[in-house]
Amino acid sequence: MKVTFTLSRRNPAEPKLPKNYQLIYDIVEQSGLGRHLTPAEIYTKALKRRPGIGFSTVYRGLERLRDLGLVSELHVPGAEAATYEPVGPKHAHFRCSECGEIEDVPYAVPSRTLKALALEHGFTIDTERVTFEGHCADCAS
Amino acid sequence: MKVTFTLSRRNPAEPKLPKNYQLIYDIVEQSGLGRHLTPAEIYTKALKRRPGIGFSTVYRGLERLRDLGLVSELHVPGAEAATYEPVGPKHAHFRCSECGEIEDVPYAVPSRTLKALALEHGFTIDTERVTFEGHCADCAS
DNA sequence: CTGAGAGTGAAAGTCACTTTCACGCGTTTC
DNA sequence: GAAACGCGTGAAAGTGACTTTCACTCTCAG
Repeated sequence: MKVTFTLSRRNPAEPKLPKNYQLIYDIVEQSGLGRHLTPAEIYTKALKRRPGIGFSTVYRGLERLRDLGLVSELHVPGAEAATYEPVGPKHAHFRCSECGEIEDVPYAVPSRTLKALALEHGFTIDTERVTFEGHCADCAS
Repeated sequence: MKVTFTLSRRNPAEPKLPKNYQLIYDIVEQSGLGRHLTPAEIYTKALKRRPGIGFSTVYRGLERLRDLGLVSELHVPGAEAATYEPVGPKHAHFRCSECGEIEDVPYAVPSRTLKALALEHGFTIDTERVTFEGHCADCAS
């Protein structure tokens, strides 16, 4: 499946992303919302499209894309590695402690609450992370 | 400072915790609510009280205490190691991205919300984790 | 006392991730 | 076009948290 890159359209001020980084971005985007890929999985997919690509390039690419805000990095306790997903609306994550599957959950701390907490404690909040753990529908049965 | 162990009072059915595990429990308890110790820090403190104690014993002890629900384990993205704190009321954590300091924040997802999410998605929620990141009062100035 | 099982410490292993470094490729500058 | 430059690249070694292994020791019920 051939996919045209939409990077320059998204951010015209940043037209030149190295092609390997575009490839990585492409892979994460194609995974779709709700999918969570580890660097190893992304590397495997990248290898198929560009044989010879190095592991370090994938790590570097993910780091860069994360800093640019083009992909989201997700650390979940219990999962052995970080996972990456396309950027999307703020949401929480649910991890099944039995099968390890990670699911998106539509929940975010109310911004009013965030403001109140920040004010009360004197800090500024840049990001919020909400993770639930339990048993998914499949494993519960 | 000599401290009497309160273990057996807390859980009379589990009167026999190995003394090294009691030591570790003691250290975490004494750190107080709001403190967050890494295994390395706990090991250092343990060494002073019981020279010769091994690293693996500390890890094993923390694991055991965590499973028994006597201490809380906390993984924070960005922090290099896990941290441990005494059990206490549910709360969220704030981590300063500049100095790495971790602070307790009195916030919990409303239980009604939890129930609603669980029902809607068909999973059961055992634990919830909320982490904020930003700049603490000291670093912001 | 005695034997089984739990606890212990040292050391080696594992694994995600980071760093280093020499090379290459494209871009810019005469 | 040719030389100079710099970012991107891949291989490989390094790092550090945690885990596993294993032989030894301690504890305690019988």
